[in-house]
Amino acid sequence: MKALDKALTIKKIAQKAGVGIETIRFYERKSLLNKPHRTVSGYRIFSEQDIKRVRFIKKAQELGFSLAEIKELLSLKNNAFTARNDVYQKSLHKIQQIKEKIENLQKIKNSLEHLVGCCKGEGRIEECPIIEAFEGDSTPKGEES
Amino acid sequence: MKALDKALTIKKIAQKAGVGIETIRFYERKSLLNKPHRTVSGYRIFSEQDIKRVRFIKKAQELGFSLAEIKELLSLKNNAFTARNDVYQKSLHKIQQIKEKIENLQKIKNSLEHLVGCCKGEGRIEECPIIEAFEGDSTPKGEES
DNA sequence: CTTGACCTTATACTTAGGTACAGGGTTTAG
DNA sequence: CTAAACCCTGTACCTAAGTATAAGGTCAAG
Repeated sequence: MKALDKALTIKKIAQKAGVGIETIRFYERKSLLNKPHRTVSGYRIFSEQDIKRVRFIKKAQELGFSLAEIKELLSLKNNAFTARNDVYQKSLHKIQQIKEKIENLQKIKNSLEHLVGCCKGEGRIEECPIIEAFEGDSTPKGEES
Repeated sequence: MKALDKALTIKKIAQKAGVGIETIRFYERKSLLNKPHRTVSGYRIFSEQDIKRVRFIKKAQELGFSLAEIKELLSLKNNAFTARNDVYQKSLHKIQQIKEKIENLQKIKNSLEHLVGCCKGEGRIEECPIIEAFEGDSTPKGEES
């Protein structure tokens, strides 16, 4: 009766999702994962969806979303049945945020590519301003002392 | 002799960069900012470049870079004079990382836009899988029990 | 029927990135 | 010449996101 061989136990989901066992339990505590089914003896049993969810969390984290934000992202989907308009507004907002992230990454990328050009001897290094990537973005006023 | 009025003291740089005073001192401790000049009495005096640098740090953080990574990004520029080839390799690597971030953000954005489409009544919500944004990305093998 | 690899909870520790005092010195307006 | 508004160092504290450990229960193999 080796039922656990087929079941997605905590170690297996952790491996498949590329995280540690403790991380899975931690996500459950933080309600980033639904409470998993349990065997009679109390072992957690996960689903394939859970694997996807953990992978999503890790990816989103790499993109600068906090666990709180990721929870929100995930709840956009979960609440969709009941709160359509709310989801709509929140989604638009998230989309805007993401667009800005993409634009800013593009700026850093551009200045790095410029830097690489300089390294290949195509210009003076002093003119490779990674720092200036966001120039003019949020300058309040009265700069240039 | 109100010399400090013109000088960029810690409070002023913090305000201009949109962070707290303690954050500036913290960045200095962590060598993310160069050691600033000091007045005779020990007050820190910053430069316009320092403002840009702090803003850069904050933006890069929002994009999912850790302070350690940001330090690296910044040092790409700083070391450029002495270690051209190293900078070149590291920059290429960073560019690759950033490209991946952009692609992943694009995926999340696409699935959110899909979700929004669903909210406008253009489809079934069950078919709006934010979680599936990265489907097929890093699936090891032998999935689909 | 025990051994080892798994699982459980609960609690404590760690690291990153700040944030907040405490105790004291400096500057400048009144 | 004193009070408010700054600045200093040093230390302690905080939250997020894990990571580790202790003390014990379960399961499958030999």
